[in-house]
Amino acid sequence: MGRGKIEIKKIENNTNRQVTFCKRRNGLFKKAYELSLLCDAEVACIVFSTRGRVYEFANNHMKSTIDKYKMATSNAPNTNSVQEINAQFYQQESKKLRQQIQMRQSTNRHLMGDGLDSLNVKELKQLETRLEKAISRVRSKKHDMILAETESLQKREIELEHYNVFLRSKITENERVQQHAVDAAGQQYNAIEEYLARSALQLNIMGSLEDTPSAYSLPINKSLHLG
Amino acid sequence: MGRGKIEIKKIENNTNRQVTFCKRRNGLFKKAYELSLLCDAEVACIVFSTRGRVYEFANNHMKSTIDKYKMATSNAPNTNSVQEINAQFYQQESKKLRQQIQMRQSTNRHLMGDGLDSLNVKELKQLETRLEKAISRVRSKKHDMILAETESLQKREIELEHYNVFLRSKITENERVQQHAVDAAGQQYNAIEEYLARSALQLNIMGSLEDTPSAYSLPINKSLHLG
DNA sequence: GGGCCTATCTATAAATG
DNA sequence: TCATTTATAGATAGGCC
Repeated sequence: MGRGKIEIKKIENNTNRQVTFCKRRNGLFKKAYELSLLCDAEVACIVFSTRGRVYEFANNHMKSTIDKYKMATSNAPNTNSVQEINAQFYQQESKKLRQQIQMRQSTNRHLMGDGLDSLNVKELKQLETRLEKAISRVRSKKHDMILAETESLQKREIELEHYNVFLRSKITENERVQQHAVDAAGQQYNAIEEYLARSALQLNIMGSLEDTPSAYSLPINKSLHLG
Repeated sequence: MGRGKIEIKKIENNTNRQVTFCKRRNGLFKKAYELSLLCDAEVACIVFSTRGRVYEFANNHMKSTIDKYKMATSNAPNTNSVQEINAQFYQQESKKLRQQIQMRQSTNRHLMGDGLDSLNVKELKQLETRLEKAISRVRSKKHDMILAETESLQKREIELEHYNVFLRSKITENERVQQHAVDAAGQQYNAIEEYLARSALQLNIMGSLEDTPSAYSLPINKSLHLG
């Protein structure tokens, strides 16, 4: 049917193929519709184009027809979909997990000293023993940590004391050096004063004295970081 | 196409409908095949006859085409099957529950005095406080229960002592009654002996003495039940 | 504009009553 | 089977993103 006879093989011309696809698809769906109506049949067609677009016909709902098809073709128990199996699995999992939580919650409450009414004296004694054990561990751990912290603080204290001693010795030395410089300056001043009454030399000497302490600051900082 | 034009409506004649169904079904599948080949398309058709028999065409595998169709049409969220939604729901639920368990487990371990390395001194102090609180509650509860038990035992002790006193008084009375009886019997014996040397009268008197204590057993049992 | 899809027209092949 | 209806090849134009 058509202007000429065609061979049933893939149409290479893109445009032609596209047009034929559109026409024949409509033709197919029309035939499907007629079949369903004339013969009181349930018909469903699914068509994917080359580019993956989907077209469909179903005189009934596609989903129900597919389900019916699956029912009809699978007497085997694989009718259950992967999703259904998943749902069942996770549903059971949730149930178990909830039970676990219930148990843990109960234990937890007992360990927190709540909900004790359901326990008898023997169970209360066991719980007490457990809590004593726990508290002793916690205390031991706390003790260790505080001890470690104390030790660390003591170490730091000793370091700081050493540093203190060092600083004091530096100050003493500085004062000594400063005294020397002042003395020397005084002597120089007296000597030079007679020759250069308007000179600013004394200022330069004061500047060099101020720089001197910074030579010690580096080792001092290092010692602090170790502490 | 045929000897005459037909209206597209259900063919009422059973045989005609059957024949047309067969012909048009084959025609549909042929068209589907040609479409798939000519246009390089993926085509699937499902046909159910009135009597529920299934016929199908698929140039590819029917299952994969259906899956692909479901994938393609499930951009809309309502396409997800109930099972799929369930699966997702329970999957998330399980995940959450597992996290909860993880947390509770951690808390639990801490309350049991395990896994303390991750805690700092402050947290350890809090934990200690919690445990102290818990243990004091447990001890209080235990104390209450032991106290209640002790009270109950003391009550029972008192009851038993009372019962004891009662029993002793009964025994004393019994002995007295018995003595009287024996005395009476002795006196009677002596008196009657002289008149009826072969009489069995003394045996009847002994029997009435044996029945006497049972009159007291009822109130005794009642007192026990109250205790 | 350009790619992609569909509609229309007509002669003819194909389906089918 | 086969006369006749129907589908559709081929060409082209229109609509949409």
